Amino acid sequence: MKNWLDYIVFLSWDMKTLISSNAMQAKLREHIEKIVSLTDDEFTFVLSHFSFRKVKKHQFLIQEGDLVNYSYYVVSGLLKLSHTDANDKEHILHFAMEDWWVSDYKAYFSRTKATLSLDCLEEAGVFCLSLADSEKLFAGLPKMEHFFLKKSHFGYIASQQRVLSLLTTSAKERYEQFLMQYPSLMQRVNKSLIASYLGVSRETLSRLSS
Amino acid sequence: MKNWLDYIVFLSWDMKTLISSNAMQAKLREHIEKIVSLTDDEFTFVLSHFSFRKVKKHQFLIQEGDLVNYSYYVVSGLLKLSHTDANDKEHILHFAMEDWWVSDYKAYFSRTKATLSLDCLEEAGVFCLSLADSEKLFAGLPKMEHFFLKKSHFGYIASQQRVLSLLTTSAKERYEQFLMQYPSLMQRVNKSLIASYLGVSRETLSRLSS
DNA sequence: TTCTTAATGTGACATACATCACACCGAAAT
DNA sequence: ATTTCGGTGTGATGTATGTCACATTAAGAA
Repeated sequence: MKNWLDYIVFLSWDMKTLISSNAMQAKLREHIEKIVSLTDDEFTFVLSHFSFRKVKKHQFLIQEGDLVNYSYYVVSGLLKLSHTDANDKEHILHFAMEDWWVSDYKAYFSRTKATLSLDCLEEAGVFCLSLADSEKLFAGLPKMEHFFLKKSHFGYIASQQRVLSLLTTSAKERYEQFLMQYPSLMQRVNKSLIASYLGVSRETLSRLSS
Repeated sequence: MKNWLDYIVFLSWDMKTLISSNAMQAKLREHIEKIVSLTDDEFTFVLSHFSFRKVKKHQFLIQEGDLVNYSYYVVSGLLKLSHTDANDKEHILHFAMEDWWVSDYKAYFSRTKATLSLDCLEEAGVFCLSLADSEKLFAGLPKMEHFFLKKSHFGYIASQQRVLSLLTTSAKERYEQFLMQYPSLMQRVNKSLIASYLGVSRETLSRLSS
């Protein structure tokens, strides 16, 4: 017996987007309501400030040097936020999966050019929020500012933990931490990328895991 | 011709605290007004949620294992936020000087035990804000939530930059970056601490600077 | 299928950095 | 003045990790 969702494959692209977009909206709402509760009207208002977008593998949402127009909420799929240094080596700040907010926030808030790039590892669905729309959103519904304050706190704390981990632990320990923290990612992304995230060469990572 | 401030030395401790505390309040207000403007009444309201405190060298504001009751705004002096690992090695997350907000935010927001410690390197003046008072403050004056949202964004961005710097650069480059970013700290704090901040041994740091 | 390219493992060697040991100096304590 | 001790520099040596090279396999493209 087949799941009815399988049949969506046969529908037109627009139809697919419409249907899946409803499921996506439910996810966004659920995500927000973990922190602030919303009436239906309020959620409709919130939603009107976002646009939804599908991203294909290898597509860039942000490229270094561009202006950064959006902050992204990832509903599904997988992206990576990274920086490429002068020697063309890529360093990964973090992966972004379901339920993550991601952008080059430095460039986003200061309306300057990106120093990071954000691209897609697995076909993804994201909600996009521009800085101007976020301001309108806060003006019309102040509790959303509270929501983002909490989110920002978590982000800050997570980033600080990462600093600490880079300061205190060896490559091997970081690798083990990573396994614990993101077991699924070991399968989903290639080892070179994980090495770039951990701050070691891919050869070293290979030796660590064997 | 002497500055009138010199004479404060002869006043009683209480009197000194009172007078300096007025100057401190002005600093706090100026700091906040860089982001949101306040009427006199509003500032009085804000201030009523803070307590002011002097901290002496070697005094701890947070010790690992304790509950974290406050977030601190540093008016003057110098503190360090650090973590001591299993091998008794200290790692410095950051120094905190004039105009910085600092705490073990993970423990503060989740009301759990501190994994970081915050102690004083140079006699300091700090404003203390408890989590409960911050909530009251936001309830009474929502624009303060906006203020802290901006602050949190900056903190997050700065922390991300630090991650990037640890991922991309060598000890020598980090040392040079540090010189650029905090020239005054090279004089103010001993080299071992700077080494702990940069994530290298004090011997290596010594060799880098010669 | 066959060809081409990407991902991964592994050896040999180079190097940045840690660790241990000790010397020197200047500031505080006695 | 003498002693003690924290801060700093520096040599000798060890080690984790990077780099380069090449082989193997898996995955896409034609």
